[in-house]
Amino acid sequence: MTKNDEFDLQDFLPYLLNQAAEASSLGFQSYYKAKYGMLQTEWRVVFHLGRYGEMTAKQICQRAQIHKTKISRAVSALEVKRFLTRTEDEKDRRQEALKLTETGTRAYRDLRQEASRFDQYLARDIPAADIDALKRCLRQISGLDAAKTQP
Amino acid sequence: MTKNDEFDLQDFLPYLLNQAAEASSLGFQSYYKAKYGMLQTEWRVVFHLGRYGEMTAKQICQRAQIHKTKISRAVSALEVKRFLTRTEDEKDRRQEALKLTETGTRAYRDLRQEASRFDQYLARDIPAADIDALKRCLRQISGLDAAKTQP
DNA sequence: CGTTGTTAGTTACAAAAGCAACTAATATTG
DNA sequence: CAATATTAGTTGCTTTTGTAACTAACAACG
Repeated sequence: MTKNDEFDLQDFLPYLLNQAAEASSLGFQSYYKAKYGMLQTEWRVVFHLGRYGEMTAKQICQRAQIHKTKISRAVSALEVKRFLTRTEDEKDRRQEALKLTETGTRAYRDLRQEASRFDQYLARDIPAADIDALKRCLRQISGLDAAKTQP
Repeated sequence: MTKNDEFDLQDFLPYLLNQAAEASSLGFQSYYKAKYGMLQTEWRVVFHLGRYGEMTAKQICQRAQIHKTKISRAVSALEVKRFLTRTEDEKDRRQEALKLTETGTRAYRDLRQEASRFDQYLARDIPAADIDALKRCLRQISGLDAAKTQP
């Protein structure tokens, strides 16, 4: 056996990432859950539509890297709650344009602001340089669909 | 509204953390799932027992910050698969000491090594200084049980 | 055109997570 | 020492996720 007897869970990136992700998600969840009864995927869909305007479900899937069934269910739920409307595309009737309603837009604006504040709160006593490094690393690790295979 | 119109999902820590956590977990899952048929919580329990020796379920809950029902189910599953044994405590018959079997220990050693390698792989082209900052940040963010409340 | 292949989105079913209520044992307190 | 409160761990039930199979529309190719 190689000499990694000292290797600890606290050093294992997937573990640390999960812990941090869970902690921070839990923290922000309270906003969209309590205020608008949304689930995480729903809030993300709202964010995408609010931030980038009208989109199809497929486009959100690609941008957010969320599976289409999750998106599908989130969209249905958001439609029921009147946060968005769907419009069938004239040229290609398979796809539908998703758009926030007035209510949806208001929720988006509110949540975006809460998100921004929460983000600053999370970073409150971490040096700015570290936060930069952190975000850079996270973006890189996220874009690793090739990671399923061996080094 | 404050001037944060440029605030993007890609800047939002909980989002980035989730994406990175998901990507990296998926990557490592293949090892313990394919080789030992374990779920994430099961692998974590194994890791704790292998790393820190005999423990009770409660102790694992606290160390790993995993809910007791999840641990309970993972322990049952691991017992069925003969990766660990339970021994009722003589002095306090509510709690039971969990201990890896021979098989469990072998699996632990193997997975620990895979984990160490996977960890290096994840960090493969990120500067060491950034990785340090990353891990420091993650540990700090994780320890924020107070984050549920407002800034 | 019609047959085959793709694509957007949905649905059905199975696995897993979350939560609350429960059991059994120990601690506390009057 | 009896009544009450706590603690370790489990179980049952509901919500959420993952996977695969499905529908409907379009594309391509003979």
